[in-house]
Amino acid sequence: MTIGRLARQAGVNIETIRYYQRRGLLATPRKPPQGVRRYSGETLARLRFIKRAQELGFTLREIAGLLKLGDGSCRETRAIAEHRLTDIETRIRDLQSMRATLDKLVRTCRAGDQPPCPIIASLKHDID
Amino acid sequence: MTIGRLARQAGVNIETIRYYQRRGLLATPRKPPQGVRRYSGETLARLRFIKRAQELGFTLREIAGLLKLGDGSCRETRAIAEHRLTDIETRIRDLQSMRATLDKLVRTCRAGDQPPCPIIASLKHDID
DNA sequence: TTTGACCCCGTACCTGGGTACGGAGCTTAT
DNA sequence: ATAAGCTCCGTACCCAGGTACGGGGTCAAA
Repeated sequence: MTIGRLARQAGVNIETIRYYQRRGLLATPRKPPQGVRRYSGETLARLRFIKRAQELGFTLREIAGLLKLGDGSCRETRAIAEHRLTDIETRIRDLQSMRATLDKLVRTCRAGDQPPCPIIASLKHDID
Repeated sequence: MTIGRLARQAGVNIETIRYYQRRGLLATPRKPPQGVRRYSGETLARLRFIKRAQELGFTLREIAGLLKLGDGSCRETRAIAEHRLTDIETRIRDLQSMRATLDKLVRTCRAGDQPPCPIIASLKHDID
């Protein structure tokens, strides 16, 4: 299939496919002297793999690693996933802490609803 | 004080201060014909305000809004904070869902520890 | 065979939050 | 008064993950 059809099938932009080729996530098939490049269903599967990995939070760099490893090395694949998991857990904790503070401030603000705003006050005076 | 001293006091890079000036978060004091710009403690307080707001997850655009509102409008300030809170909650939920999936995959992988890797298999076959 | 849709390729641009560089002018301590 | 160190200013670059543009080649259906 052509790149346009591949893009539609995968639900990505044509430019994204070219970008992945530049990033080394997808091979660029040979272009016949007369004609355009053709893509196989395998490339489509690879694109879907990339999308699902992105939904799990993997970066393109990590996804390139996963693709290169393939079915071969469970251990190395798991190491990548564990690293991603650790990072996600850190981000969750950071966000939860922000949420707790923000939630408290918003509640206090709603209770008073008049200057001086506790949100502003907190940002001005919080201990460093 | 000079920009270098201000940067050291606030714990930010000089270039960051200039960047904030370009973004409209900080005013650029007039430069005397002979000499360099001088900054007041008020600018330092503003910088610290920005840093604390960043720690709560606010974007620079939002922080510019908070600074413009000042103590004036509790309601508008709260609207910004509520928006940030909603966004943070969404991100937490997304990350928690990623964590759940990843954690299950990593555990399954650890249990088997041989190809075909369940992580790779999952990325290949997940329903769209 | 023509016309409209599609592909190719290089390059530039986008968001967000900065960082780096380099030459010229200014200040400060000795 | 001179050297070291600072400031100023414009511009370019960084990360990630793309998106956009424009001129030329190609393909497919009427």
